[in-house]
This record gives sequence, C-alpha cells and structure tokens, in this order.
Amino acid sequence: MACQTNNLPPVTTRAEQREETRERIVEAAVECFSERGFRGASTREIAGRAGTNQGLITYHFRSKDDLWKAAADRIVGQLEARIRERLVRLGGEDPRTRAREMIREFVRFNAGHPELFRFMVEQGKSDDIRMRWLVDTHLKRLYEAIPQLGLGAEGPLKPHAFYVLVGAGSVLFSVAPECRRLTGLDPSSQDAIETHADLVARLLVP
Amino acid sequence: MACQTNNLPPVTTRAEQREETRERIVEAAVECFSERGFRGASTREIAGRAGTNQGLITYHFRSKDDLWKAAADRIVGQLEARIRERLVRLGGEDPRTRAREMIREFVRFNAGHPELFRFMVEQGKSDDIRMRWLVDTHLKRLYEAIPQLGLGAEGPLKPHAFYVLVGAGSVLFSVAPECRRLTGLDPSSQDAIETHADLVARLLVP
DNA sequence: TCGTTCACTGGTCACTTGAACAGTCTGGAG
DNA sequence: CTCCAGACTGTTCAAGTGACCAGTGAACGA
Repeated sequence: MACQTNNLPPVTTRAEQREETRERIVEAAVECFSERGFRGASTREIAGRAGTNQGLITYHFRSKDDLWKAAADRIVGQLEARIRERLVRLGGEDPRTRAREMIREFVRFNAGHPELFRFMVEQGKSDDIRMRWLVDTHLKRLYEAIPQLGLGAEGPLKPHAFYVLVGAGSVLFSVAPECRRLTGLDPSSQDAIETHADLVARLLVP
Repeated sequence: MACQTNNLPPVTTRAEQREETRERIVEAAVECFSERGFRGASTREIAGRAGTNQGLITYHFRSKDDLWKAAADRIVGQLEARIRERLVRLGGEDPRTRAREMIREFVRFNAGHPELFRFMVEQGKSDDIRMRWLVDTHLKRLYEAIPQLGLGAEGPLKPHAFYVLVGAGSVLFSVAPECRRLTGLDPSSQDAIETHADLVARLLVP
C-alpha cells in the first residue's frame, strides 16, 4: 500500500503489514458472509471490500472455506471477549440483577455485531460441514457456559430458553434495513438498543 | 412426464399439468432460496429438485427474480391462510386467551414452515430491491394487521415487540439441524413444538 | 382426422466463480 | 551494499451461472 520512499525505518514492520492486511480481509469476509451466505459471497467481492485483489485471499487463506472459518473465529471471539469483560464488572451483584445485566449486554453486542446472529442462522439451516464445524468448535462451548452466567434454567427447557433469548435479542438488529422500512424505527439508535435490551431482559427475568 | 399412450382422455388436462409443474418449481424454489439465499441458490439446483431442467424455469417465470417473488408470495400466502383460519375459530374467546392462542399458532406455523423466517432474515439484511419489494408487498400488510389479532401494544414498543415475537417464535425451527447437534433437542417433534409455543405465549402474555 | 398450440427439452451464449501460478517489488537479514 | 524470502499482483483455467432459443411431440380445437 503506502510506499516507504525515504530511508527512515518504516512506520509498520512487514509482519505488522501482513497482519493488518489479513485483518482487513477477515473483516470484509465477516460482512460479506453474513450478508450473502457462504455460497452467495464471492472472494472477489470480499477482496474488493478489503481493497485488494482476489489472488491475495488464496495466498493468506488457502481456500474460501478457511477464510470462512477465520471469519467465524473472529466474530465468536469478539462475543466471548465482551462477555468475559462484563462478567468481571458484575462480581458482587445478586443473581437476578446479574442475569438481567448479562442479557442486556448480549443484546447490546448484537446491536453492534449483527453478523453473529446472521452467521448462526445462515449456517444452522442445513446439516453441512460448516454447521458441524461451527457447533463443535464454538457453539457447544458457549452453550455450556450459560449456567455459569447465571442465565436460564438447566433442564428440559434450556434449549427453548436459549433460542428464545438468541432470537428475541438478535433479530431486530440483524434485519435493521427491513426494520427501518417496515416500522420506521432505527435499530442502531442508542434509544432503540436500550429499549430492546430492557424489554428482553424484563421478559426473560421478570 | 407420464405419456398418454392409449386413446382415452388424459387423467389430467394440459392446464392442470402446467399448474402442477409450476407448483413443483415454486416449492423447490422456496426450499432453495430459504437455504441458500437469493444469490446462493442456482436455478439449475431448483430445477433439479423440481425434477425438470433449467430451461423450464425461464419458460414459466421470466427470470430468477420473478421466481423468487413467486416463492415469497407462496410462503406468505400460506401464513395468511393459516392465521385467517385460526381467527374464525377463536371468535368468542376473551382477549388474553385469544392473544396467547394466536401466538401459539404462529409458533406452530414456523415449526412447519421454517422458510418464512429464513426468507425474512435473508432479505432483511441488505437494503436491496428484493427487501423493499418484500416489505412493501407483504410485510407492511402483516405488520399493520397485528392489532386486529389482539396482539401487542400499539405505540413506541410495537416494533420491539414484533421482532421479539418473530425472533423468539422462529429461530428454534429455522436452525433445526444446528439445534439438534447443539442441544440434542429435535425441534420438529410434536413435544418440542408445543413446549416452545407455550413458553413464548406465556412470556409475551403473562 | 388434421393442423395448430404450447408445455417442455437440450444446447449455446456471455459472464462469474474459486483456485492456481508465474511474475514483481521491497523490507530486512547478512 | 547485496540478495533473497515472501507479501502481493495480474492472468489463466475449468466449472458453474442465468438467459435465450430452436426444436419436439402430445393435447386440443376444428
């Protein structure tokens, strides 16, 4: 990209450049895959959004499949970091307040990262190799961590409660363009986010 | 397909054959579009699932775009028929029972037709021509019919309540393969459907 | 019975797709 | 300064992609 024409040491090292480029590609991939699905997203469009050419994708990630995995790793990683961060700040609260606040934080995360839910829905639909990878590599771990967060009952209702939480807390933001046109509400506004977070939290922890 | 080799009048007329073929194609299109999205679904795969060849799709529907619209019409039409049917059976009930039962019926519909939600999410993600068509042609009408169903509050909470209902009542069934692998629960079992319908109804109408 | 209509087939078109690869240029080690 | 690993580019290739269209044969009207 930016050429070093002087003889001073470069602002960024080669390794940093490389990492930055990879990062840019993964970011574009998250967007594209979440908007168009695996088959619908083309590596050329991803390269275009990342500001490079298609050949570079094969270079950094061996295949479209590997790029998709990197994209999934990234979005799930962001969720986990956010949850962990929030957990330490809620040390001494009583269980109900804790649960409500964790739900609120989950909703806020979805508002900022609608790609997470889109990935889950996109991949959950068909019983293919990517769905199995996503479940085994990431979702199982998240699902089993739920009781530690002080959320929901163990037992036969757990799957239902899980998908109610995920659905209720995510769809509004995942279909933001549709919501704007259908209802006039802008789901990305601070007000809408907090209203929704509060509604979901109060519904699930009365 | 089946040739008439005798000289008796055919079992089905030409017009019936035509309609049956169109129907088969639309059905396959609903499946494919809901699994793979608009760009990810290929007309050849749709033709294959419908048991014909790709040329026939251009013959019956001018373009992939028109086929997609026919698929959307079909799935929304099925929802409306189901809702209307349920409404007449709930004539004399009190409002809360009515609302709960309408929610239950909505959940049951999603269990049998996960394509509806997939269509909504698939199209709601990006602000393109198909999303606008879907909102203007179908969703606006559905959204504005909600108060007549005795559901949810008008006012500023309506968009939030709408997307909570849609999300909570649909996701479990839309990602059924994922759910089976992740939780062990089979969302297509009668027991799971009724449990989920009851949970959502009780959450939204306490 | 005959001629026409039309649902349907199979092949072709220009174009896009993911992958592969031979080059190019440059940061950084020696 | 020299030189090379390696980040990056542009092109090429086979396998799809949606649209189009000339044919085919059975159903149907006369």
